[in-house]
Amino acid sequence: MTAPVKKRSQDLESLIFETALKLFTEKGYFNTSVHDIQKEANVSIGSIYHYFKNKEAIARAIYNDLIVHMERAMVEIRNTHQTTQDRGRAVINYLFDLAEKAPDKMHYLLYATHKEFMPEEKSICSSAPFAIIREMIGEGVEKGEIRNMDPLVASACLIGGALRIIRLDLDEFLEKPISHYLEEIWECSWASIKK
Amino acid sequence: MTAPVKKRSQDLESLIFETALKLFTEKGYFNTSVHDIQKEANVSIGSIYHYFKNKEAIARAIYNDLIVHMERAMVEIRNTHQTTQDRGRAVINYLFDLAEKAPDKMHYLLYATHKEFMPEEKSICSSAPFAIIREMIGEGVEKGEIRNMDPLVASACLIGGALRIIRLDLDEFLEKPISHYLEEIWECSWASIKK
DNA sequence: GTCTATACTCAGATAGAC
DNA sequence: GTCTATCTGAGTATAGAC
Repeated sequence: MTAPVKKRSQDLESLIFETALKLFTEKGYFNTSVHDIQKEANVSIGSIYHYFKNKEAIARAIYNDLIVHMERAMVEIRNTHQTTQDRGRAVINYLFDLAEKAPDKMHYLLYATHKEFMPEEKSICSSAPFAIIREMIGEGVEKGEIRNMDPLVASACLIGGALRIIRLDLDEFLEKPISHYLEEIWECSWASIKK
Repeated sequence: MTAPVKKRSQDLESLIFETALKLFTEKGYFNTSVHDIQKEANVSIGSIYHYFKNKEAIARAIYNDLIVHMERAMVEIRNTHQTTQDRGRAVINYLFDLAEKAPDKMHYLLYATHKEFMPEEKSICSSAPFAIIREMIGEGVEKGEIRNMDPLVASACLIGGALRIIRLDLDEFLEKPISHYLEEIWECSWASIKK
């Protein structure tokens, strides 16, 4: 729970963290044993259990780290952009950037069926970063920048297309790098909700 | 592999199939043991292994059944509707209907990380029903009914918002029944790609 | 075809030396 | 803090009676 949002350097905890993220993404949480992490990271089982209570705690640390980073990014977007159009564009940019620079994390965000291995965790839809997106959209409706509609629907439409393309990218279904699709996706996303 | 697309009545095979679908959806594939299926369905473990080679084969049967049904529906849509607008609307209708009438199947479609338990299966994005959607969109571009754009992007935008709302529904995040959001979603989806 | 009993493997977790 | 060795339970799958 004291997640390593801090530094991510040479220490064992970070090594375990990164290795687990890699393996969870490649093979899935349930197909990755603690022994797999141990072998891949060249550490002992004892070390893993020294830093993390159990396997689920590793998954939780990764999840929390991701959510915290996303939340910060969303707050930053809200602070540095004024119009809903600029903010929406920045959100799509962020998602594409994450998909390109840290596909592991994006995979974990999109694919991980978190409830299956973190039973008591709330649905990711209700997490802070997604709530902030809905808030920004809600403001946009009030200010008349986007059509008068349920912010829930509007945010689903704003990010739905992008997340779908990102999924195709993670599935290696796209011929070109993900950034190639950014402009077209953004045009569609914005067209779907603009006034 | 001779999946029970046929009847789904009293026979044990169908009972096992339906029970597995229910449990895989509720708890996830990896959290569901064959013993769980056995207990829930009130059949013996021997019967399960009589009808299915192993646990993965059950998952595969469910997957194939779903894909076959979806493919039929998409073919039907292509045959009975002419314009891309009508077809697109019918696709969204179908997805919402499935989410409402058979949430288990929709959950399996959206959430199941199939590669994790069916390693050699191709990504669902390349499956027949989704290919048909892309074909219909491609026709729409040619006929000038939707903007000139990559059909891949256009289909992502067409269904992206809907799938996102459906996900919120499955996560029990929506206040109203899913059908309440159909019109708004459709307006957004079509607005995102129409000429 | 349906059942029970059981074999076998392996993952998660712990104990305790250094 | 890091390690090795080991325990324990669960889960998949099989054997073989009926």
